[in-house]
Amino acid sequence: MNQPVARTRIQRKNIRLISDAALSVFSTYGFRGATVDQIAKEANLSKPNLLYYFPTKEAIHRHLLSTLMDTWLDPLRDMDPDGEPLEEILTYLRRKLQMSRDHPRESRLFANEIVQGAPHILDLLATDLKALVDDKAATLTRWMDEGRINRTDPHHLIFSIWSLTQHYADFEVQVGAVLGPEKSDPYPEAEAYLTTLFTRMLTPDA
Amino acid sequence: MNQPVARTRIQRKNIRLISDAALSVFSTYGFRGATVDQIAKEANLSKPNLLYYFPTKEAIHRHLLSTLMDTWLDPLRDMDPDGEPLEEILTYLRRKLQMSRDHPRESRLFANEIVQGAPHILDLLATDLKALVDDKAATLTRWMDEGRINRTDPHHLIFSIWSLTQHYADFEVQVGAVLGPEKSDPYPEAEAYLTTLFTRMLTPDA
DNA sequence: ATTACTTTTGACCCTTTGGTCAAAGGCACG
DNA sequence: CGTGCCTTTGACCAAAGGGTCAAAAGTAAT
Repeated sequence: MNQPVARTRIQRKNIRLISDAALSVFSTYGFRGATVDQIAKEANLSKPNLLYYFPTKEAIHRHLLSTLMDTWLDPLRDMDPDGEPLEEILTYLRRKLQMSRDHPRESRLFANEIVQGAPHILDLLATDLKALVDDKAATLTRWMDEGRINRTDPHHLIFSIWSLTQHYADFEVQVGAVLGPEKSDPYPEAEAYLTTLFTRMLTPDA
Repeated sequence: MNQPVARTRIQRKNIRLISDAALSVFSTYGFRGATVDQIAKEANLSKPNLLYYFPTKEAIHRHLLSTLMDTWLDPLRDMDPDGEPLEEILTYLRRKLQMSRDHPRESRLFANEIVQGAPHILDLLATDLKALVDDKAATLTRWMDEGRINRTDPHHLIFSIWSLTQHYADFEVQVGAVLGPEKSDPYPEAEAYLTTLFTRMLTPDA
């Protein structure tokens, strides 16, 4: 049961429950700040019962991170080298923003992990993530060479998409506090703003 | 000693030591993930000795947050309503980026606090911070009305400056991992990239 | 050198935490 | 319905955590 390959119906159900509870707790308190009791309570299981499915607190955390990593990077992977450059970039931007809106806990899970030095996934960042980013940066560079988008640093372009979109999930309470209680959903304006931003920056000077 | 008003030389020295150690520890592990023992060790003090200066773990955290909050907002406060718009914005951007470079732990302290729901400063965000941002947003709006910068959402413009600059401190390890070990200091490129970005977005169409 | 005060410490306490274990309680299938 | 496996639990443990306290060790000013 070290790597929970769900066999039975009950296992599937409980692993789903635990994952969801753990996502809430880890994303709110970080790895060290989260407690197994808290996750168990959130999942409506006793602690020993939870530990029957995952041997340690670390195993739950690892399970979450590795499960989510792929999903998280799908939008970037899907950026098509043969597509229309600005459209591809804006699609990536919008999908990423959508993920912040629909999966803020996942975003905060990663944010916690990385702010705290990424102790559990540093190797993945330096290998898989770097490879993917370098690949996409090459595509961006080619688009710039072809004059189809304005020239800028491709890596920092990608960083900027990450930071701008994830901000709305990771700093949700701050955005909410600053905009005030009357503005409950900032995403429509955010999408308009970011679309304008990248369009103005990237559209080649006529 | 509840609010450490340093009287003696020794107090000043130790409160400085403790603050610095606590900044390191809290910014790396968040409030709940940090331990008093760890802070004490980092400060080269015994735990009881540390607790002689601050009565509780929370008091240390509170002390840090309130001390740093002002410093953190100074660059925005300094944005001059009577200055040249683009120049004022770019200056703000650069000062904010400089703070990420020079004070990454402070940035991560806030990042941890806010990602985790800002339990200790939510009221400040909704009052002081909101007031400041609303004020500066009004200035930005006026500049747009006067046609001196392109029209966009002023609040989201400010959010974008925050997210883009803080990203380099808060996600430092990710930036480092993606850029690889040969690119040790990303800040020069970051500044160039962000300057281009905001210049292209905000310079009024001729 | 004495006195009055500040600073430091070792020992200690109670609670929380991650994790174990043996036994009890379900569930499914022949 | 009985057998064998899966699931759940209460009791328990050792370590770590936040915090206390009384006594020892400075410090400074007379």
